[in-house]
Amino acid sequence: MTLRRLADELGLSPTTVSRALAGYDDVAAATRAKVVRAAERLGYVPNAAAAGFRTGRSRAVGVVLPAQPGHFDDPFFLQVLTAIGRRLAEADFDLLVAAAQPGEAELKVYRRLVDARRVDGMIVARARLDDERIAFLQDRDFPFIVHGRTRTKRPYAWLDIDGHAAFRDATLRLAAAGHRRIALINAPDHYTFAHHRQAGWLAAHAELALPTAEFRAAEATEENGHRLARDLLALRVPPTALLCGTDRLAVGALRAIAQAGLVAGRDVSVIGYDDLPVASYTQPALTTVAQPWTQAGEKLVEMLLALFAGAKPESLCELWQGKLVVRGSDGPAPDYKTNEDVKTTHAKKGEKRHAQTTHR
Amino acid sequence: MTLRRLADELGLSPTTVSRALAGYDDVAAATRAKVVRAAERLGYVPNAAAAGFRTGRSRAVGVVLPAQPGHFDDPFFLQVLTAIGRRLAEADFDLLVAAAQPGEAELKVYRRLVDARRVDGMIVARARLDDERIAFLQDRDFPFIVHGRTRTKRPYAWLDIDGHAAFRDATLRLAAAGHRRIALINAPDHYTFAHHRQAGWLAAHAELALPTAEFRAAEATEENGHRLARDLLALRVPPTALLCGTDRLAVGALRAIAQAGLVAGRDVSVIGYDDLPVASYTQPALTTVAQPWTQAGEKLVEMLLALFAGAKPESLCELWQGKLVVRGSDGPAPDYKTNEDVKTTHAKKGEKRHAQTTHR
DNA sequence: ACCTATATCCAAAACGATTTGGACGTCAAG
DNA sequence: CTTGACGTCCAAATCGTTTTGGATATAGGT
Repeated sequence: MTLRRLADELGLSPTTVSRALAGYDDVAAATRAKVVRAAERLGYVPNAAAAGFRTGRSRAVGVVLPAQPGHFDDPFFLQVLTAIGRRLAEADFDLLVAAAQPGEAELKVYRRLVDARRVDGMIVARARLDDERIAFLQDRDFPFIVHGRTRTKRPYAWLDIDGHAAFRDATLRLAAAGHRRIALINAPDHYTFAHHRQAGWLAAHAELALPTAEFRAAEATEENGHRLARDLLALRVPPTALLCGTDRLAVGALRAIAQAGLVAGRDVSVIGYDDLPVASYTQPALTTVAQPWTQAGEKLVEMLLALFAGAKPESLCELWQGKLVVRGSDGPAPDYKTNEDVKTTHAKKGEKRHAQTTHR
Repeated sequence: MTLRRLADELGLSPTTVSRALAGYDDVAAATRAKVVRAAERLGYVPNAAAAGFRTGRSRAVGVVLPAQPGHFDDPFFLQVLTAIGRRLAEADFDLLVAAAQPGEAELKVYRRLVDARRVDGMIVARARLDDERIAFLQDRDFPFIVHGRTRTKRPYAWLDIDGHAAFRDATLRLAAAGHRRIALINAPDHYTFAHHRQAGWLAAHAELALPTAEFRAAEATEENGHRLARDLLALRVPPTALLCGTDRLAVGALRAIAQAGLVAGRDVSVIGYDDLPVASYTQPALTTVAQPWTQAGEKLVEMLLALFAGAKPESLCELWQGKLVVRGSDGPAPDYKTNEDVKTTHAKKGEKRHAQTTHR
């Protein structure tokens, strides 16, 4: 069913039918009603390609997911995506999701989407500290919103959650509970979010003049969280608290703690970030930083729509605060104890603990 | 940069440039090389709307995510989506993701996508037993692949994992370990996958002539798994094994077990389904059914491409087998014990257990 | 009755790619 | 030399919508 056929059916011109459906006021109310009814009855839906061709706008917005495993398979990202899709649908936009390996291929996908005008705007997820994607979009003067932040002098629109404040607060909280060795297990710091969380942790250390603490980074998977926590707990003087850059890392850390025969929340405190659904159901339940994912997704769309409407990118920058959700995985610092002490007491129980240098 | 401008630049006709880039063999090799080089240099990318308009094909494939929270926020689904996107990109297709509440709105989205020719084909996720979306696509004779199965006489293309076999096997395994009361905590059975898993559990019961067992269903969230497991453990004669329709339910169940002062894998066995990343890092690690998500995503795309190439839907049906990954959450059945026994023994320990009728 | 303003409708052009149906040379075979 | 085949290129039509710039009719004011 095309516009022409619908027009013939009604004995009207395509022009009038088009304008009736688009809601112009140079169409009599009675005519419009007839047109709308007929369109409904005959199931007329304007051909998207033709409309987009004529108007030069695709009514679609793009998001590129890094195709690497272990990156974006965070449940929260699907939630953000769903929120974006839903809010976009309300505004009569579709969501185009492309998958690409970070690097060369990723940029090529951006080029294709933008230069082919497949989308009217982009949402850039998981910004990096130095982000060629953002530079590309700025060069093209293409509308885009960044979820997160990046390092650039040129203005751009972004929405981010204040990971610096969240991890500074979390660190201060742990310190107030008596912890002196608060290790950080983080995602690689070329991700801006990881960089900020680390900076917050460092800032708290500086404020309290705490001694330098241990720091490890790897892609945010449970496996890496497990491995890095195991390494940290095997140190001669292990940390009493593990601040984890994401909940997935924290979940791995919790398991490492249990396997070391320790109790999270008592022997070792753990704080995560994301408040994944699983965080309420770990043993003990995870203290973590909650972010309003759904609202963030919706806000990203609203900012992009504002950009479409002519808003300046530099006027669209928002920093939201996360919220610490206290559950059972953190608590007061235990008595000062090194692994050498532990080894001595538990020696005959055959503890399998990574042997460290035994000098002194 | 348009085709015309590129043609003028080269002193060729748009026809020749178009055919050179499309790889037709009525263009001299030398000419083609020149054209390709110039296109590269000037950054020419064909306008997607114009090309789609002319050819009548959009080179996009649609997936509709139910926008309800607690449904699709399974990490595995993002992995499937990523795999679909990546494989689609290899074939020069884009992925259009729409979000809609199941029901009326969902069907409207399908109608818009299909009738506006916004996509060339659809992938239907999480099939339901009676699925109006599938009926709609069949009516329209529109190319689509179903991830899962549905109940219909008309042929359609699908890829599914054999949940019946997986849960039959899991139940037999538990029974072989001495379990006699194997409860099922499942997703609602209007989801075909849940229906099949339940059927497998029932089949094993029938084969072994086990007494009828407890069965509970709710949306597959940790919270529901937790609640339902708590209820089941509070029965006068509680089950010794919990078969969980998804890992998210299982994660909730594990917590309920721990909170009841029991040990999963010893007092109560738990088996899940999905092999989420978290399954290796619960305490104890979860015995569960692994599915090849990434391969499934890729296969879905390949089937859809086959459909585009003219294959008959009835020739594109595949049932894959899941694989039981044995970890620590299941084990031999404990000695027969009712909650009344427990109550008697632990009475003075002040166990908070939901009191049941105390007749007999 | 005439003019103007307003309400309603429409013909035709335009968007940028692909494809159809040749045109024009060149070369080999007859 | 003629003919047919082939290799290479192109003019023009086409897809379905939106928009521009009127056309026509009606009503109201003088």
